[in-house]
Amino acid sequence: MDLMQILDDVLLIPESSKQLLASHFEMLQGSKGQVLFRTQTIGRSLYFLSQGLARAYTLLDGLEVTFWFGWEGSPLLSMKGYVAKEYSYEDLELLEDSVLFRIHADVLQGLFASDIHIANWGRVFAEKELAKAEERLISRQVKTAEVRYRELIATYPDILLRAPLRHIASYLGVTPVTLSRIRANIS
Amino acid sequence: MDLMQILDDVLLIPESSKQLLASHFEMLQGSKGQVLFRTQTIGRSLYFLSQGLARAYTLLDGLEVTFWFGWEGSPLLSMKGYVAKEYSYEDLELLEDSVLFRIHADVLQGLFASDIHIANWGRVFAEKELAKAEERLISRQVKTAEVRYRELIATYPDILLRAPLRHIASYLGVTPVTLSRIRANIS
DNA sequence: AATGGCGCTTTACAAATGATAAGAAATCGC
DNA sequence: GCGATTTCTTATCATTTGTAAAGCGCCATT
Repeated sequence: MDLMQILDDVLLIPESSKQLLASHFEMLQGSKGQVLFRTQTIGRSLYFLSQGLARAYTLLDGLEVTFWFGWEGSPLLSMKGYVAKEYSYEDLELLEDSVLFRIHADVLQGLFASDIHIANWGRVFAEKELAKAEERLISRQVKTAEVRYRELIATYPDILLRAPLRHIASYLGVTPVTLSRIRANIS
Repeated sequence: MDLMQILDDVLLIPESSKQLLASHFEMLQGSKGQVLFRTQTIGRSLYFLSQGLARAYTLLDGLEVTFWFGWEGSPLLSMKGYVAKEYSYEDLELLEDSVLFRIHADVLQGLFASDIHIANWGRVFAEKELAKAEERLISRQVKTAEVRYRELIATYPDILLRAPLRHIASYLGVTPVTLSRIRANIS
C-alpha cells in the first residue's frame, strides 16, 4: 500500500496540501521482532504500515498482553505519546519484516497549525481511530471470546497464518488453553 | 460547568474563534430517564453535559450492557453517528435531570472547514477522546473487575450515590451478583 | 535419521463466575 | 403512610475458565 493511498483513505484533501503532508513522511524498513517504541518512552512519531504486520502489547506481572494488531495501511502510534505526550504504557513490535512510513509528531503539529486541510485530515484521522477504538471496546464488553474469534478470522483470515495463536488468545482476552477449546468446539 | 470552561478544557484557541464556536451551541434541559439518542438513528448532534449524569448502553439479547458513563463536562456523542455517519449501536440515557449544550454536526462541519483554530479544536477533541477510549480498552483487557471497581470509585467516589449498582456492574463487565461479592470482599 | 526446541492441544483439577432463587433494605406510587 | 416494586445482598449449585503438566507434531540443526 502506498503513501498516497493511505492518506486518501483518511480524507481527501487538495493536492497541494496532500503533497506537503506527504513530503514530510520518510519510508523505512523494519525487520521481524523489532520493537518500534517501548513503554516509558514518549512516542514522538506517527507511523503507517505499508507492508507487514505489527502488534501492541503491555507487560502485566511479567506477562505480555496483546491488545492491538496492525495490518497494511494501519497507523502505528502510541496514543499516550502522540496525543497526551505522556509516557506510553505499550510496546509496539513488528511480527513480520515490514515497510513503514514515518512522520515526526512535532513536524505534524506544525502542519496542523498552518494548513487547514491538513488540520482537518488530522481531525478525521483521530475521529476514525476513535470510532474503531469504541467499536473494539463495545465488542469486548458485549461479545464472547468465541464470537470475537469468529469475527476476527472472518475479517482477517490470514491472521492465523501470520500471527502466533498465543498473541491472538491474548488479544481476545483468554488464555491459549481456552482458545484451543474454542477452536476445538468450532471445527 | 459552563460552556467556555468545557471548550477551554479541550484546547485553548483565539477568543474570536472560541466565540464563534460557542455561538452555535444551544443550552437545553433534560430530565432523568430521557433517552438522547437511540440505536438505529444517525446521531447528528454533539452534546456536552454541563450538569448531570448519563450512560451509554446497547441491547444484547434483550439485556442492557452499559459501556460508558458521562459526568459534568463529558461529551455525549454517538461515534458511529458523529464520525462514521452510520447507524449507531447505542442508546444514551440521562441518569439525572441534566443541563446540556448541543451543537448540530453539520454546523460543526462548516466551522471545521472555514476556521483552522476550530478545526484543530476538533482534532484535539477527537485525539483526547481516543486516548481515553484506548485507556479504557487496555484497562478492560488487563485489569480484573475488582481493580477496575476500586479505580472507578477512587476517581469518581460519588458514582455510587448517583448510579444504580447494576449499571456499574454492567460497565465493569460482571453481573450484579459478582459485584456484590467484590464489594463484600473489600469492605 | 535422530535430537531438541517450539507451538499448540489435551487432560485433570482448582478457582472464579454465572444462574437462580430467596430474603432484606430502600424507594416509589397512590 | 402503606403496600408494592425495585435494588442489593447472600446462598447454592452448575458452568466456565485458569493453572499446571503432559503429549503431539513440526521444523531446524547436526
